[in-house]
Amino acid sequence: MNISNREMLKHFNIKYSKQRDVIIDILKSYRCPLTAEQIYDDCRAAVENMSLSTVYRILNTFVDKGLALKTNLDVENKALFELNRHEHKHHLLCLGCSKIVQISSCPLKQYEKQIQEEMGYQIISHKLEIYGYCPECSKEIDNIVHDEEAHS
Amino acid sequence: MNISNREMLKHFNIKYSKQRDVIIDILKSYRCPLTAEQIYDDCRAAVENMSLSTVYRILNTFVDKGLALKTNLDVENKALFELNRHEHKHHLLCLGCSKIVQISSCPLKQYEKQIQEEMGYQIISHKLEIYGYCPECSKEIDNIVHDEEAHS
DNA sequence: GTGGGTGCAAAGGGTTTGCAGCAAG
DNA sequence: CTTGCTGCAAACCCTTTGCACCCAC
Repeated sequence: MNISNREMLKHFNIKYSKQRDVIIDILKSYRCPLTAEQIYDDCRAAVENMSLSTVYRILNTFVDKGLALKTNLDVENKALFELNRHEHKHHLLCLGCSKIVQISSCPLKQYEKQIQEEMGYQIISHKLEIYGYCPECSKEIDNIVHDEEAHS
Repeated sequence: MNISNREMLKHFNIKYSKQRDVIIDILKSYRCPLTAEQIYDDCRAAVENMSLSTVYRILNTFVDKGLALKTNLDVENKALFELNRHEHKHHLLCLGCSKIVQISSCPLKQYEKQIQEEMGYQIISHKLEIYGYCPECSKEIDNIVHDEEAHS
């Protein structure tokens, strides 16, 4: 990502502002989707008096213009935002520590074709979330189980 | 589904009430997930003075006890509720008419195993939504396209 | 200078909660 | 009789909106 924020905004036909600049910086610096609140918190370190509604307005503009993506995951009832890196991907969510990880492999191309034929639908897209325990949390669970066995 | 609502409540360890009875009736009678509001509307036909908060409270109880399922789909920012019929399934959503259809086939067992091995995660569940146009809406879109061709 | 972006506060939509009264066992 | 469910209204959280002001071009 060597393009300047100004160029990026111009490319997506969005006017420049300091606030937009800062939000692009924040989105660039994270590898995972963020809530508006998290972005807002980071903003306030950079811009005095930045308002949460501005964050929402900017994020919505970015999503409309295709610069950012908005995701609603089942576990949180807040929207998550991230830079649109034009990758098809899915999310792997840890039920223990709530960590969200990207998965880039996708097993669904063939399945979409099948649904298309079976159901007569014209398939446009899909969304897949996978829930489980990350290696660290899996380990902790193992430890608890072993403790319980030792005490019984 | 030949079990009475009373038996069903007892089985899930939930006390009987007229309101709970009515909501089970409603959930039984629909084949697709419903919003609290839709359930509420149906309730009011059956119970005088039924309150929306009661609907939410009952639905949350049902979900906690395993009698019902709650789904948050990307398109609506409302929760959807349905009877827990103990089927593994996914949803196919029409981008034209917002119709939601169940799919019972699932292509992900093998994929989950793969993720488990590659990422070291212990996979518990997944959620898949497929977006597209139903046969009727696809047809309408075709018509519009043909109209445009005819006029050009 | 002008159009559009911003801060602030207030409103919006879905959902939850506190409390007094009521119903089920 | 007692427990806990209900109705109502108010609160809650996330998100959007109205308006006056200000900034980028």
